[in-house]
Amino acid sequence: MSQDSERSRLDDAARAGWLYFIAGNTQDEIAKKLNVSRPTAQRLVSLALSERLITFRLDHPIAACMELAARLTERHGLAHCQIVPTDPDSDSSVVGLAEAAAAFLEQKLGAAEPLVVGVGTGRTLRAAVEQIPRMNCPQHRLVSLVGHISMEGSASFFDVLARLSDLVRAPHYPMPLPVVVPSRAERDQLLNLEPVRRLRELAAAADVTLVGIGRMDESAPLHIDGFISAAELSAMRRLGAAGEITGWAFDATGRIIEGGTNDRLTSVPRIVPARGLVVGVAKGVSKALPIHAALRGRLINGLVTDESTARLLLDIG
Amino acid sequence: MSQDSERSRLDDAARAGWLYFIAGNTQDEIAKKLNVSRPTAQRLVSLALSERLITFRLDHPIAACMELAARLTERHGLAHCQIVPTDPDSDSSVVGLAEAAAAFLEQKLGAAEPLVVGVGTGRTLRAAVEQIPRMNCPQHRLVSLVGHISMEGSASFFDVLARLSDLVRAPHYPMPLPVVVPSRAERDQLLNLEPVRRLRELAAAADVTLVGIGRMDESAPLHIDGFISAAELSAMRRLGAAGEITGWAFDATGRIIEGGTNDRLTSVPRIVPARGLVVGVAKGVSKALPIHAALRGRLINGLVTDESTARLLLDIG
DNA sequence: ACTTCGTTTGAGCATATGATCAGTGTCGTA
DNA sequence: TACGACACTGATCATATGCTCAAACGAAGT
Repeated sequence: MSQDSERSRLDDAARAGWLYFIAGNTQDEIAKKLNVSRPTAQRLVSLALSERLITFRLDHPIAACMELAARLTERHGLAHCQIVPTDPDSDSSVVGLAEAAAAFLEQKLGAAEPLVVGVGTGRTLRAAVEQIPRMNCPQHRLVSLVGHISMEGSASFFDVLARLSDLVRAPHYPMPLPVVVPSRAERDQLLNLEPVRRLRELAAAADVTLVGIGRMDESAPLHIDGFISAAELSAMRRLGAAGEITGWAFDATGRIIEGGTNDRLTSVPRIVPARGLVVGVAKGVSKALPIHAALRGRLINGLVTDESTARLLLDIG
Repeated sequence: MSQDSERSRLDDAARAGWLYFIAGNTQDEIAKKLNVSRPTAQRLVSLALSERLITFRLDHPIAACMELAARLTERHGLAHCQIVPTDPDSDSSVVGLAEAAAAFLEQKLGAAEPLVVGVGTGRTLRAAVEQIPRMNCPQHRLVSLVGHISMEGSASFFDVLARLSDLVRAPHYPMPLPVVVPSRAERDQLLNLEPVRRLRELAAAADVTLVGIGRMDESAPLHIDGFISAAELSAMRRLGAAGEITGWAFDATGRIIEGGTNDRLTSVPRIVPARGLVVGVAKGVSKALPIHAALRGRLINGLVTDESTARLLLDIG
């Protein structure tokens, strides 16, 4: 009996699901056709869904991206995750990604209530900022999380913050310091300067933070761009460095490394686990391990990447 | 440009569809995630549907039945169509069908406003009536469409009307006549009796009519049950008889045959095209042609059958 | 037979949805 | 450059949906 009633109930659920999703009937119509009350029709439709009698199939490349995003969100407890389709015709490191990151930031900046936005640096972020249309956002404050002066004193080519501020007309708080200074003492001295302290306070309270994720292998941007020497890079790698965010090197588990250049870094310290919305933007095979480490260590709670990188991240487990 | 915007719009539609149907987001949540207004999110979901980006699949035997029912309804302009799954473990002519017909009739009888219900005869209907639970429907009137007295004067074994009336406590109007009488004159004489005339008037105004559909081949129930002789059957077949409803023989196009036993039949005449809701109940390979003819001739505008028979009907075209 | 527990039901309501409409920006054209 | 046609947007509203709750029903155990 229970078997039978169970079965006929599922039959009805299937009918209801068919009528609702495929024939496009309203629940009232279904109720009349199946001779039940409207709420019961709703229960049947709902049952058809929960029993997987009816399933959805999305015939579009985006489907895979959404699926990957959902899995990454689930696995790493992300507050934001966007996967862009990998364009097989191009392997530029910014195709799609820049637009997506720009759209994300544009959306955030569109808010009326004032936000503090922390901004990292790097080629990817620079490309993203270029995709942002001109806006008028005087209510927000943009804070640099990393110095933009190289050891020799020249301004970094990738001055993301200044460009962004220019585009969206928001007040910005640059960090006119070298990324890495020669000694720990010197670093502590600089950090005690009142403007720097206020900037770090502001950054610590950032509502939204956008950062790139850097490799720490032989092509580490920190080294390529002249912020750290080859020797320093080697030292950090010996300490287990797997990647870096705003200069902060971390190991494969996402733990910020103690010692090495991290002791002489002027960048705003990362709060662990990430507070507010901290979105990493990166893609590519060589970035997969650094990204994964950052996710594991909860250095970031948001991610913008591409499909193939997302697959790698899930494969790494 | 149009290409690009078109494409990104479809991308968004796919995203919206994914979020809506697969992730179960509300349109408001989608709107926020895609950074569009709620109405636009609705448009995107709707677009995903109309562009067939998202499709539904029903993993249940019922799915095929619903599909077949929809096609038959469309093709023959039916007011009611129910297809029951064919149970491959059984080829009884009443499995499932009886329950479905019973459910249909039960639903109709559940109405508060008074109905006139015309009832045919036959094994299938008898089985259906047995599936109806006891009810209390004094507001409805049940009318027999066909005599239940055989030539020899004995009452038909399949007295569907009496049994139904007994079960649902509704007043009934039996037709205590032989189905076929020896001569046309005799028939006309019987039809002129006042009670018979009133019954026929009532039947003509029936809101719901439930009939079986009989074969006219060598195993015709009319002959098996002794209402017509082998010679009469042969004659009707020579006149093109493909099937019968309440004794009225019709050809393969559904046209009521003139002459033969039809001239000496006491059954209530069929209104063509069917008025009210006239539901035929039948299944089986040998019934497919008769059913199809009845549909073609619009002798019925409702059908209860099973899946395999429905397929045959559609194949016949 | 009666009671009690669990399940299911339908009424009502808060919310989500889909459609309409006026306003706005964009594109092509003169 | 100005104009008109068109498409798209977001405000607003009627409708559909999903959920809560109290009541009724049925099953199982005294």
